[in-house]
Amino acid sequence: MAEAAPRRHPTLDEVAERAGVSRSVASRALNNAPHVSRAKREAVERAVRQLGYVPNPTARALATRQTGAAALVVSGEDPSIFADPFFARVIVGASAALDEADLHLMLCLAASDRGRKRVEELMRSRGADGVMLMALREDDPLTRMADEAQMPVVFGGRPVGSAPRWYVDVDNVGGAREATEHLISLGRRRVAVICGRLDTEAGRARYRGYRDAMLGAGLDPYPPLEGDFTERSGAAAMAALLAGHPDVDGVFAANDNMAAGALRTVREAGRRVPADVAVVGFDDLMAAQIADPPLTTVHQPVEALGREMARMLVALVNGQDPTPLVLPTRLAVRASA
Amino acid sequence: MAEAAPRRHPTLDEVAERAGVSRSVASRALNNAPHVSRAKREAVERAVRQLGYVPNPTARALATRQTGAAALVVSGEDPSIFADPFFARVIVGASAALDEADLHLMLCLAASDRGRKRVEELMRSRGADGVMLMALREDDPLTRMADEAQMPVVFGGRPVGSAPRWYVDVDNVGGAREATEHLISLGRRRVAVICGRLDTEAGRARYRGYRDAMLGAGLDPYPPLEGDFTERSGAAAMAALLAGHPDVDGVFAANDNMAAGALRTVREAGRRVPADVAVVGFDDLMAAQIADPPLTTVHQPVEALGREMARMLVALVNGQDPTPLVLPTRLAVRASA
DNA sequence: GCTTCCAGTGGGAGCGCTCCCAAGCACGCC
DNA sequence: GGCGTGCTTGGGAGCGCTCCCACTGGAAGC
Repeated sequence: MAEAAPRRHPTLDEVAERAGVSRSVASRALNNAPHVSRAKREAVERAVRQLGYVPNPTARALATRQTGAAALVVSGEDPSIFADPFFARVIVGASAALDEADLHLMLCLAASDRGRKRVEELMRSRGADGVMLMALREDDPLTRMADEAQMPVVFGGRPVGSAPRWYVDVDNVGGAREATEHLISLGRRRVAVICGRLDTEAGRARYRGYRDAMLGAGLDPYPPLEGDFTERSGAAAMAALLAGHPDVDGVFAANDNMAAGALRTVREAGRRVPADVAVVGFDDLMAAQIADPPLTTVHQPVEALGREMARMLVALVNGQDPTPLVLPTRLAVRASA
Repeated sequence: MAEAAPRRHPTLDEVAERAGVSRSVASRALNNAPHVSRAKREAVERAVRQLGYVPNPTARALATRQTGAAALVVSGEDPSIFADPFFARVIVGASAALDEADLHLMLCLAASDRGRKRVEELMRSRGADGVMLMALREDDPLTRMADEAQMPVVFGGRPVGSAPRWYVDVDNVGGAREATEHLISLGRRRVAVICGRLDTEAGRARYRGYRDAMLGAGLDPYPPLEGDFTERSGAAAMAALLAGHPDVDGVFAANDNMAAGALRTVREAGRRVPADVAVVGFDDLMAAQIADPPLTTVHQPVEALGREMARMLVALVNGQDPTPLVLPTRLAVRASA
């Protein structure tokens, strides 16, 4: 039984011809649509197999006006912030959820002007069925583009200031509050804070949480000491802190990288963690476990964030109207506090 | 001057009509093709602006038989291996290079059978213009799919055993050799190795490099002690090593995560790094700098790997025939050795 | 003055699929 | 026995773009 020669690219018409049916019937059979007799359905399946037919997604997209792809856009001047494992985990979650809906994942790193222009084009041209937007800053041009997008947009984390129609976020305020309360419950009274960038909503919200906890315990919050989420900036901030407030006995850092930097500075200054200074971070990515001592930190459900963004987007693409989501955090207590 | 009402989605025909030209001319003007008079070109540009026209990429794709997208496929049972910052850096590099060629990046995490099936469909259906394949294991089903792909395929790292027609790799053997030689040059004579998974080419090649260096120096190589590239497996391997060979004075670990694990075990066993045991890693990602002490490690140009893969793919898509590439590594000497 | 040439132009045929619709046909019902 | 009724079926019109090709007229060549 000679299989048909693997011709370059059979079309649906050829399948139909071979199966002895019309293109319409072949199409219906392929899509498991009703109104196809058992016999013809099987004939089509046979022809598909013999010809090694694979539908052309582009043609299908043109006809259905659905691309079968969703885009994840990560904003940020410096593309290397993307190297943060945070995004990798988001992607893992989003990818899994999109797989379930048979959507492909397009990844756009909107770093340069060129990159942003391409994202804008994508959003205006229906080059995808929907977009997930992350890491927007204050006055990020992507915010405007999102308004004019010709497709559903889901935000990952709220942009500074405004809450968009659809978003998935992590409870930054609650997490920061819990972290700070943990330090206080350990008997620390001079608990300082190393903030993330205050032009991001996450940076602001985490400072708010810290502040709430301090005020709630009748303590004086320290003024925001701003880092940029890197290990280096955390180390620098900690050095400034030790210089200005030598009696500090607790530090809440707005992410693990900065906490790791703080750890290093404390160590180099000859003080012990947690005996002299207790440190709590935020994220609970790999860095927290590698750190010495292992970092007590606010665990945020990063893969879930990606997954829920994707699910929300799928819902929107299917014409539903999901509600925004704020995912809970929880404190992972380790040695540093 | 009333801007045209922002209709839902103007087509090229409407642009042509408004500009008073035929669709052909409008198309040519849009694509900067020749044979368009200056006047008509400007008329088209004006119409585009007034209508807010954006070309439909799907229609264009159907007509040109080019999707305008390239896929990066990452193989691996456990999707969380993708959380390794390694891939993030590859993506940064690839994304930048694809941007230059105006290609979009599709990301496929081929973890489940379902995911692999989707990748196969993508490759057989011309759902992308080309594919970059990474992290293949021995007998990885993706290898076969790649053979049958209807589009160019570039490998990132060679698959076990065979060298494909087009690939970009890092000089794993040379890097591992250099790392080991560094340890030997420090006077270490009992230099052990913690390998990566030996069902990956990188794992094997790095062991080969270690072995070469040892033999070259007239030393007995240790048998391969296999880890799986995780911090935990590195710690466990180091524990086994200390138990079986208490006199070991140098360790080459096939990646930084495992080296970090080894560091932890050595520290917990009350020995000093590098005084008692010197450790060298491989990768030079973030972990190497956070480690305590900072890790001497083989720096591999990860972003360049992604960039070169993408460039090679672009060349292939453009009908050229590029040659495989092996990128050099260099030793980053820090405190651990 | 008459070819020759070519930039400029628009008509029209696809690209490969979906989906609406009218037609065909075997039932079963009154 | 006439006439719905409902399942199958295939024709054909798109989806929005590219690109081949035939046609025009004015500049250049002899």
